[in-house]
Amino acid sequence: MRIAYEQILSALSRCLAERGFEGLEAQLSAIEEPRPWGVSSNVCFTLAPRIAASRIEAASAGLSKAEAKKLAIDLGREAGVQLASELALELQQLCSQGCFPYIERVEAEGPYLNFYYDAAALAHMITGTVRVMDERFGQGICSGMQPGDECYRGYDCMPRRIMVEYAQPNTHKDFHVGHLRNASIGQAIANLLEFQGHTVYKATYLGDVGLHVAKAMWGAAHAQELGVAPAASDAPQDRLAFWGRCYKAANARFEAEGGEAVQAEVRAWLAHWEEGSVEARSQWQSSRDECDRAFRDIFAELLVDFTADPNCWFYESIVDDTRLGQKTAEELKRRGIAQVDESEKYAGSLYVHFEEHLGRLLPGEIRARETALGRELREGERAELEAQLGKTLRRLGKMVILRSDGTSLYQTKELGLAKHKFDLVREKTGEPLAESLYVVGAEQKLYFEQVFSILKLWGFPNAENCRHISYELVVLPEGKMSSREGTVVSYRELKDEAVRRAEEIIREKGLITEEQQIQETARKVALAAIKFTMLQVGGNQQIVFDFEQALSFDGRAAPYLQYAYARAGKLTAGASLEQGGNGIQPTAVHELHASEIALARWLSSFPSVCQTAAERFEPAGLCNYLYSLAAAFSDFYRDCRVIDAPQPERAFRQGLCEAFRTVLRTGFRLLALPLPEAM
RNA sequence: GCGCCCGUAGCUCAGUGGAUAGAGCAUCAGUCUUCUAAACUGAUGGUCGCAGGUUCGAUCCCUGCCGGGCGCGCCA
Repeated sequence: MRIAYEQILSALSRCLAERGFEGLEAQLSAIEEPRPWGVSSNVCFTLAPRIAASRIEAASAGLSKAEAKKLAIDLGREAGVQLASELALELQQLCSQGCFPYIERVEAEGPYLNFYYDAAALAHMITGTVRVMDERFGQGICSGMQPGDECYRGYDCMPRRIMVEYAQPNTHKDFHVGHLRNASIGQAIANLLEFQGHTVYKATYLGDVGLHVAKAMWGAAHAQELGVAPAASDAPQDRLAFWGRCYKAANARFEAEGGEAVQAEVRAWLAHWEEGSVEARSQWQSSRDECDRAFRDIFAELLVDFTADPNCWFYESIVDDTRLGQKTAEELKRRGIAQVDESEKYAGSLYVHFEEHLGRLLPGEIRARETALGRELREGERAELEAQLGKTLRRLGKMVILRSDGTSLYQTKELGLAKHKFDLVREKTGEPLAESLYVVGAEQKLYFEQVFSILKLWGFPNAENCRHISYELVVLPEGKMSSREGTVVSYRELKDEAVRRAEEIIREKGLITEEQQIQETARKVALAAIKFTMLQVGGNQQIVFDFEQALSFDGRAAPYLQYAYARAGKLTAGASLEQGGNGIQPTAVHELHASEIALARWLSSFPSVCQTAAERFEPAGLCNYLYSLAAAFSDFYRDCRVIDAPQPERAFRQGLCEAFRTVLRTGFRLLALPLPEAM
């Protein structure tokens, strides 16, 4: 809420100017509960030492250092308190004249200068605004702006084209809870960026070729002797699970002692595939497509979707077949960025030795720094920057970008695809892609630094706009999950159990009777619950997966929010909201309950929560906010009657409930969580 | 060895350069003839890993240390 901010700030700086403090950048921050609704300035803290300076100097003559310091602190504090009370008095006068919209009183509390809202009026205003804005409430302020327009806040929030790549599962392997975290975070980030007004291309990249596929194919061919259970049915999920079992079993043989024969067969198959053997290709194609279908079903269920035009569903095999990677590697060699390895072991491979290219990167770094500073760098600063860059490049070491046998590595393809993404958007839309984001686990941090650095060396114009959005992994109590060792928690297993438990509770409650609705609701509750578990933890926090905890439907979990939403729905059902006029002007002012004000107060911070979440690429903040919002609703529900309340309370409260539902609905949409109407 | 991330209540996690550090779970005691008890109320529980520094003010920023996770050329 930025109501009255500008008026307050300009009045405040006038008052300060009168006292000889010109050009001060005062700031206002929201006052936190349980204090009343308002904003606060801390200028008196920062100014206090300056005001007291002369007095301190006079008084501290002859005192020891420690004594003088203590005295200075005391005098400073005193001065701060006094300044705050003087300012409060002056500003209160302006406030009484109605200079600050929605501000009711100005008070000093110690050195804090507090501006308190007329809570009732503001609560009416918020409720009405949400009603009018509806699903657009909270949208980025720059959404809808045209290139060239200037954002009045000066933020870098101009709408631009952004590609986000996430949920990159490998075919022929199980989809597990680690993928669930990635897909949940990625989709939420994409939605949040869209809500800020950006054009977002949602991309995924499927690992549908490579050694793991060859292993799975070998496993399927030897399924019987390996004791791999056949697929329970032809359904995509069962087929995917089957391929996962084949992979795991084959891998065990592959890595076992005396596995040379298996290794040879697996590699032979891969070689056939690469040569384009019709048999290998058709085996691969049909199995790949089975996994593909299973993934599409899972994504649909998770409300995860990818851009169809231009098609951002990328296959590793396509990158392979078009030799995008090899072409890139050749190009890098031609430009002298990559060099040929001449060691006996790796003869013929190509690698980039970052440290050797300092001179190539330095001018760009200097330019970037100068742009940021708005001036030229001094000699010393240049040297420092150079030293810094040297250190970074040393840390990056070397990266191999082509195997000695000429086949491509993962990074070879990554380089090719990175460029392709920019080309694709330009070709399709005629507009440049401004940013390319990769939602990938933190274990790949170095890898992406290396890849992006190679892009920079390549002279790729958008290299600095590629960004790794990293998050820590989901691990098991006994350690890292590994499809190879089969130590994963399958997404399907988790989901099935979650749905089963949700259904049980719904049947117990008996509020929903229609069978189809029971199942549909159970699915929505279960999916939201498991996704919320993944989303509410910050990205830099590792998740130690606990099955029971992930399935919790109590407390700080998605069902709590859904439950609040369903309850609120009952209170507004059939209500004629028109009764409250446009809602922005209070129809009649009644004494508001603290819980009503608290709820409106939470509603008011939704826009800034969305903005922060988008800026930080961190959906967890929105999760926490929505939980607090729902908790505020629960308080309101406990304290205030709605349906049987007299007017005008009833109209206002129903409007408040409706506003709560709108914000929660939007929040769920952004987080890609399903939301049942009743439960 | 070097680099990145984490360390906050018994457990899982929020949090912010500012006012008395918060939730959930667990434990204990309560609340359904009153708009859905997947809820609500209360109690218990903290040297914010340790030690310095910057600051009027540090859990937050800086430095060092300790503990845990991850990464560091032919895997993806």
